[in-house]
Amino acid sequence: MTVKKSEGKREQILRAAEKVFAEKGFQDATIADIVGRAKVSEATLYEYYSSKEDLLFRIPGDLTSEQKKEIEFVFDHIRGAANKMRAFIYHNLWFWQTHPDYASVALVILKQNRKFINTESYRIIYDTYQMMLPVIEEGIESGEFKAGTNPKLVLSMILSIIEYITVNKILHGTPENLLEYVDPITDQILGGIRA
Amino acid sequence: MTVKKSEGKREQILRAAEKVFAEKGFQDATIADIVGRAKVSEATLYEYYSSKEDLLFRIPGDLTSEQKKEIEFVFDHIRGAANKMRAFIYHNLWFWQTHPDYASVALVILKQNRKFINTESYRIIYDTYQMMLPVIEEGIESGEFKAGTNPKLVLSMILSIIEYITVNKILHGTPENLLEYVDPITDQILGGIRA
Amino acid sequence: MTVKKSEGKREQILRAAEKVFAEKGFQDATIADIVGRAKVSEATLYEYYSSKEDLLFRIPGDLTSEQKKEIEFVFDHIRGAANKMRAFIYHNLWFWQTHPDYASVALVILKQNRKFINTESYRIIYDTYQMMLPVIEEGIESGEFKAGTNPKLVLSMILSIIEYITVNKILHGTPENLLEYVDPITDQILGGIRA
Amino acid sequence: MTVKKSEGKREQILRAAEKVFAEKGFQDATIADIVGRAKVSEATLYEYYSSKEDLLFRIPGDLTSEQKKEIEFVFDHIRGAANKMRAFIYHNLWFWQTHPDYASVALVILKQNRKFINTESYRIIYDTYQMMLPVIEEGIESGEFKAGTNPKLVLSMILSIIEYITVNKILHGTPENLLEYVDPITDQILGGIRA
DNA sequence: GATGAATGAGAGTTCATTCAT
DNA sequence: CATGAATGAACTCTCATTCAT
Repeated sequence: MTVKKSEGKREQILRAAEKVFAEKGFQDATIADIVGRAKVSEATLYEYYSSKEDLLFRIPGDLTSEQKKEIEFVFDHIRGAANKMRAFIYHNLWFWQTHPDYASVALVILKQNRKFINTESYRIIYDTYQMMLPVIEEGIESGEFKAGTNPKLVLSMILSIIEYITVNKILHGTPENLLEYVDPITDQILGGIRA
Repeated sequence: MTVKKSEGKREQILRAAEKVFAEKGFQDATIADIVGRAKVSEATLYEYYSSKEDLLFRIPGDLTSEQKKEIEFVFDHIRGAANKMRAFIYHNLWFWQTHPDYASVALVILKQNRKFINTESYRIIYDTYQMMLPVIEEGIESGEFKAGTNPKLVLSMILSIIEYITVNKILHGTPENLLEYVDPITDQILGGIRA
Repeated sequence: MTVKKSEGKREQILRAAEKVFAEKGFQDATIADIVGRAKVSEATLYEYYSSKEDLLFRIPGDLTSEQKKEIEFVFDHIRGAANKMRAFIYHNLWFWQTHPDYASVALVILKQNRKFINTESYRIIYDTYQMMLPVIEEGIESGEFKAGTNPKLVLSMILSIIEYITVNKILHGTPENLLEYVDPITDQILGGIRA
Repeated sequence: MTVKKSEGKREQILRAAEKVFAEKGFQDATIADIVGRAKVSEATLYEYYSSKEDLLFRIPGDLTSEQKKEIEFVFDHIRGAANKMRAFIYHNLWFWQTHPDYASVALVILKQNRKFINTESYRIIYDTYQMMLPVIEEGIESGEFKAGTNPKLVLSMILSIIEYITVNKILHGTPENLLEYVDPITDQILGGIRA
């Protein structure tokens, strides 16, 4: 597997873009800002990325599949739907908390970009989230969760509250530790569905 | 009741802006787009609004205080914390569903505008949402809800799932009826807190 | 002699324009500024004056011929070229000092307007200044001034220093009394030409 | 000696701006006029200068300190206050005559720009002019000039007449040779102060 | 005579992108 | 492989002027 050009420089540009997009938003971030932070020339940036939007869409990169693998790993090693749900919530909050720039880009910028929905990255993220659905279904089958539970709605509620508190932290700059929410959220969700 | 200039034209411009902002986002929307839709000249737009951002911030306008009054009215005429919560969820989903352009502007554009947070409109919206807190607290006191319930978290979960499904509908253009979610959401939330 | 429209309003607009032009310069002054100060509508302004430039050129108005008459009167009642010169310098400094807005307009704005040179007002001002020339010539003939004195240069020096200190006062906002310069200037000029 | 970007182009733009400002004045000159004359694009102009006003303020550039050095050189090599004064007048008239566009910009546009007063260029010009003061004072002390001579007034008269005839030539486009005024002006000034 | 309302025409400025070296 | 330099295309906003009433 050969790679052209310097992968170091490619990564350097991507990390600079992530930072700048996170700080200023997509439109207010300029190519000049990004190359300034990446210490390369504007022309060089265009050697690696075909456009500003291309750069944006490549930010999720390998993180998405890594996250998918991690969730898969966790689900493989934990028993019980409720436990898996708690782990899922934990993992997501931990992930956003430890990747604040990426969180800004993913949850604020990419979230509302209609073109992003057609990218591979989006599909992987989507698939990752969908992995919760069979977990909930199995919980229902096993009797751990109430019959009548709507798995999609429960997943939506989990994802929405995770996003909500993450974005709130980003936008308002509060210093709170998101992991403190793991148990309250999990318990509240479970409270509504536990058999 | 005297009005300066043509209130009709003022409103016409505002509705055009709402539509265009909803379709393209704030940055991608141009003044040319807005005046094209409003059938006025660019200069005329600036007779009524001092800048593109001014136009954006005036979109919530009276809707916010109307919404607040409606929620107050509802809370005054309904007994029981759980019933009030269901009505709150209903009212909000109904409101976003019947004002889809405003929903786009409010939930996608204004949501992440740091300057908007300092406007009167934001304060009213914030106050409206906060009206749920005493309802939950009273529910706890009356024994209708479990002791140990965290009112703020419950409110966050309500607001987050409402936003989540509204924004999803907007961004993915799905034709679903948001009101179908009123009972599932309410029941799921209540399930976690009902005594 | 009939006049159309209200002469009061015409004058009101002109005085407002003089003030605004003096404060902001021609380009930075807006019609909105002027009608705001004059308490009339923009359309009304255009009933009286055909354009912003027309308004500017009409500011000198009757002041120029009044000034001419006053200089003529002074020259008729004073004997001696040196005395007339001192009176001329006095009168000009006094005039600019007592008409600071007009001074700004005339010496800063109109001075450098190539079109103004072709107006009647400019001709009257020019004629007024030229009235000093025969005075100097008579001074030479009568032996009061040195033979070989260049009347035009002397007049230029008089006018230039008057303008110079007037404009300096205007631009730098110094509170000095221009009349204190009458004797020093006159004596310095005379020193170079007195026989 | 390294230079960023093409100094040739930077100078080319500056000379075009000088010409256009001289011909039309600051406000009537457009960026389009300037780039048209400089044969570069508007965007290129903004690569070199941050704004139209920046461009204006950079026109004096090195000329001001060169002029100062030249006056210093002249004062160092000429003996006698009267001789120095004549040289000062000569040098200034020669300078404006040989730099007519700069004269327009400096004496008509920059002269009345309040912000320009706070620039380094203004300070240098001011200092250059102030160099005449000690010359006059020394003339008084040595007995070459009359006791009681007011150095500041004399300098004002020198500067004012130089400006006056220079600006008159610029605005009226007369073809006269300004150097013909050196002796008449010097003699007239000296006439009023020579002991 | 007076004006509220509307606008055409243009201004200065920005920035993602490209090309010659 | 890297980049300095250049720009086309757009943007928001301004304002003198006009017209219908």
